[in-house]
Amino acid sequence: MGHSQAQKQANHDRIVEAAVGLFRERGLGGIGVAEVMRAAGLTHGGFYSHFESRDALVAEALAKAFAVDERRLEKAMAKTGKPAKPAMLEAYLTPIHRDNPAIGCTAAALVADIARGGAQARAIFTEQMRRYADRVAAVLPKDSPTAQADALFAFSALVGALLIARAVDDPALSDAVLESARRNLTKAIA
Amino acid sequence: MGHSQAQKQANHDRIVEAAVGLFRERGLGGIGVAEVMRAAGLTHGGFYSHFESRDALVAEALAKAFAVDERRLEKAMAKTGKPAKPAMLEAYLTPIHRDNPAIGCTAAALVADIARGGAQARAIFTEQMRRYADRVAAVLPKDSPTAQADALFAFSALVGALLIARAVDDPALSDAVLESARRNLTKAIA
DNA sequence: TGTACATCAGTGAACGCGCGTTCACTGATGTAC
DNA sequence: TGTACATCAGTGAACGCGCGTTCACTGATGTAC
Repeated sequence: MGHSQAQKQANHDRIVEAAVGLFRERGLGGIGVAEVMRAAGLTHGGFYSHFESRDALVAEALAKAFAVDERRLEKAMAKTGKPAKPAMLEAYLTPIHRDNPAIGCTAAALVADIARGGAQARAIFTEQMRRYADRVAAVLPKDSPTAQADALFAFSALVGALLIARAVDDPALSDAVLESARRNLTKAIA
Repeated sequence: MGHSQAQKQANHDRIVEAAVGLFRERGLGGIGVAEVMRAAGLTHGGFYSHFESRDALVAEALAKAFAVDERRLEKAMAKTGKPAKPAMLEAYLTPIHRDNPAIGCTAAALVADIARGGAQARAIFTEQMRRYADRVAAVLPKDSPTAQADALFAFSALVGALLIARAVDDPALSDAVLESARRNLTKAIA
């Protein structure tokens, strides 16, 4: 097995992408180095020519995951313009989103792990919350003094509802949680 | 070291109580059998004369934790009567609550772990969500068809805000998350 | 009531296993001539 | 342009460690007489 600079970069990206999905699905502590490498089509021994430690992978995967989420939000906001928010709620509070954490909202999947995690993870998360609040506030009426706070509240409710919907094992009750958040948030925002 | 039936029961209770706090603080996977036993003043070898497995402890601790939370909610509701909710929000969305997960809301501390956990944990959580929704709905206007759903929404927002406040490492932003949830929920409920 | 015995909660050593990490080795890549 | 060599990404075995679990042992408890 040889190597090339391009190959290495491609493998590195595949490792991080695999980690993003697996971390979102099973939590920051729920997946090992070996399985991430296997998911990327490599063996575990090579891990340390890409990352200094498992923690370094966690940090890089978190940054990547939030970057992806942000790009998604950006697109959604650009597409629908000002009244985009109801549509965003629809997309967020969905059985599909609930049932596919691996490709879903990173914050919802990992807040609890981040709260218990290292300083680096919390710093990345905090930065992301700021960026999110600013981005959403920019779309709201400019003179609203509570725009950023309101954005934070809406996001809190989204995250909480999605998490509870994921933990509940009765589909009907789970759907009801999503539905009630959809209704209440649409009302509050419109 | 001898034993007595009363001693055993007392030790059992101490193990479960220690587990409740430690699980809420570090997550369902964040603490080992040995450390729980140490926190209860025992050695790890005796664990299996109290529980069939670590999973059994998790289940028992979860049930206990939710029972405690429910009793607390009950008292708060009995004390203040109908307009108790603003006061409950005040107590929930507080830096003190945010900074002391070990004695705080079980659902907020462990939703994510429960969502990824076993069938037993999810069943206990689901049952608890139902009880919570019923209990709160009973206090709302009787003819409201969305009372239970509204209770679920409020709880979703509480949990989400508390979790995000815990993950954010900037105290000012963290306080802002709590504050904005307090304001928005009080408005929505009053 | 007092004595002999069985029970079993609790102890501490030991087990197997999975994990993060290290290491000697390999062979294609990229470079020096 | 072609050849010899150094580099280093990737492999797979091995390491130490912590974890859940097991086990032989202990001694106070509770019971049988």
